[in-house]
Amino acid sequence: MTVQLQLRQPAFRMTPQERLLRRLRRFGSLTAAEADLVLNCGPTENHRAGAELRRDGGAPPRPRILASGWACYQRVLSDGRRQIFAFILPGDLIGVFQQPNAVCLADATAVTALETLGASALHRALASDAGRYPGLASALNAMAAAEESMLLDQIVRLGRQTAYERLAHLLLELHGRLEAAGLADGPRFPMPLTQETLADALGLSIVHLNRVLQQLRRERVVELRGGAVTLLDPDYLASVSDHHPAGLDEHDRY
Amino acid sequence: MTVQLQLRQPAFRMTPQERLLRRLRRFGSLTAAEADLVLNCGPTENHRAGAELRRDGGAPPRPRILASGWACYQRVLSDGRRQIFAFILPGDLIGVFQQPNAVCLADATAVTALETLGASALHRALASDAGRYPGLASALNAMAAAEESMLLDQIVRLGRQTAYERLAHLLLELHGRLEAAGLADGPRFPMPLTQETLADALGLSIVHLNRVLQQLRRERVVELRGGAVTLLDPDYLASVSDHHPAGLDEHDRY
DNA sequence: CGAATGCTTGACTGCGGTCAAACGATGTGG
DNA sequence: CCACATCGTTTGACCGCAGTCAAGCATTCG
Repeated sequence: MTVQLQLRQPAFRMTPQERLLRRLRRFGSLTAAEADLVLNCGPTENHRAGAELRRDGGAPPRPRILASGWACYQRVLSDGRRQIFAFILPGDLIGVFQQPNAVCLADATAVTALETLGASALHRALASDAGRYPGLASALNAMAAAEESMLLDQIVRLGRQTAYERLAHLLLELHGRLEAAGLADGPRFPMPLTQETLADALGLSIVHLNRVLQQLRRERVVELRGGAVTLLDPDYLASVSDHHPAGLDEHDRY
Repeated sequence: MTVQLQLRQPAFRMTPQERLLRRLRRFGSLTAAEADLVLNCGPTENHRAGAELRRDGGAPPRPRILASGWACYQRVLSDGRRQIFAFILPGDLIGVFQQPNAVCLADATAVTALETLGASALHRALASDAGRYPGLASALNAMAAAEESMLLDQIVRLGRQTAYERLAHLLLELHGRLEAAGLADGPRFPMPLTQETLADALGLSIVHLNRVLQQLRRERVVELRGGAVTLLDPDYLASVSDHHPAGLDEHDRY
């Protein structure tokens, strides 16, 4: 159990920069100079829940790292229907992969209160200085590819999966991402999203989302209480939702 | 009418390279050297309908331009359900924005018989030689952003729109893209997709897709006959489907 | 001319949306 | 400290959009 503490506790004590570094290193090794670039990101900025970090159609904000809290990308139809594309979790990057003169393709909105760090150095490492920091550029590109893959997962969920499958699949995705960031406690992870937010991500009504969640609870497959989810039967969830281990650690396969 | 001929006919006689050049110039001006890079793309490769251009999880193929015919990106679930993410139209690029050492995130499949051209020069212009060809690199990046925006449109369609809205929205998207490539004849454009393929793109069953299509026909809003679509009331289609002019020509707005 | 492929329609079912109400937790002002 | 408002969750009743099953029709092609 001492071993477990040693393995686990450091993850909870990491600074946001260390968290990002941990994630990047899963995609390839970094030199000391590259790691320094990551560790020196800043300064911190605070946003309250509901704050708009960037607006669909607007100019891109300064590149940032999400240090704590959750956010999401979304668009809102003219009649008020909302679709969430993806959740942004601690250690995720905002606007780092974007051209500075481009236009934002979606809103980015704080789901909870959150902190961000400036990440202009990473943006430069990817754009102008890609030659100087090849390991970092490649790790960042792999991270972008993983994000893209999750967008495709989202399309499959919405287009071809039932409500039950969608929820199972999303919970597995969130668990996998939080685990990679050192924010999961075994099968348990924080869940700050309201059912309305989950419904808007999964293309469901609040009422139906709630019913599907009740079913997962009745079947003792998922527990959701006190702002935390526990995956009681991850294998079952993966098989019903056709979940694949995610592009988070593709390099492991080679 | 002579004027009309002069305006329109050239588009139908363009080589694939000229078609791509036309599209890229909508995103920013190119130097003569950059245009040459585009015009010298090749050689041609032929594929029959149904051919797999690349496989989900496999190594990325050589960068290519689609010269003629239609293709699509898709994933297939283990039980056979298929979800199409996007259609690839003439002038679109395949694998140009991808890291060479990455893994494909989806299958690319030929929907019709098609021709492709080698586009390694474009890939280099974006990766290693971005400094030498800034105009081209920026136009290519804008094209990638437009593709990304269409992926987000797809998510909104699947998550928050009815079958009727989805079909209307997709038809407008296809029309806009083909028009930008010089492949539309006013409100009319070729439609080589079967209803099954459309259904797999829109997350619907074949039967329901057919019913929604019948409705659009009865209402005299869309005509679909002989492998061609005519948008009889584009404004109505745009308003019911909440369609926005697309990221195809964002630079016009500034 | 038969077989395959794609389109169309009918009948029925069911997943998921809508409307409505009640409940619990949290917060706030009198 | 309680009255009350707000927000999120839960449940019931009902409905309708879209899926399934099945059959028939139209084209194309070998």
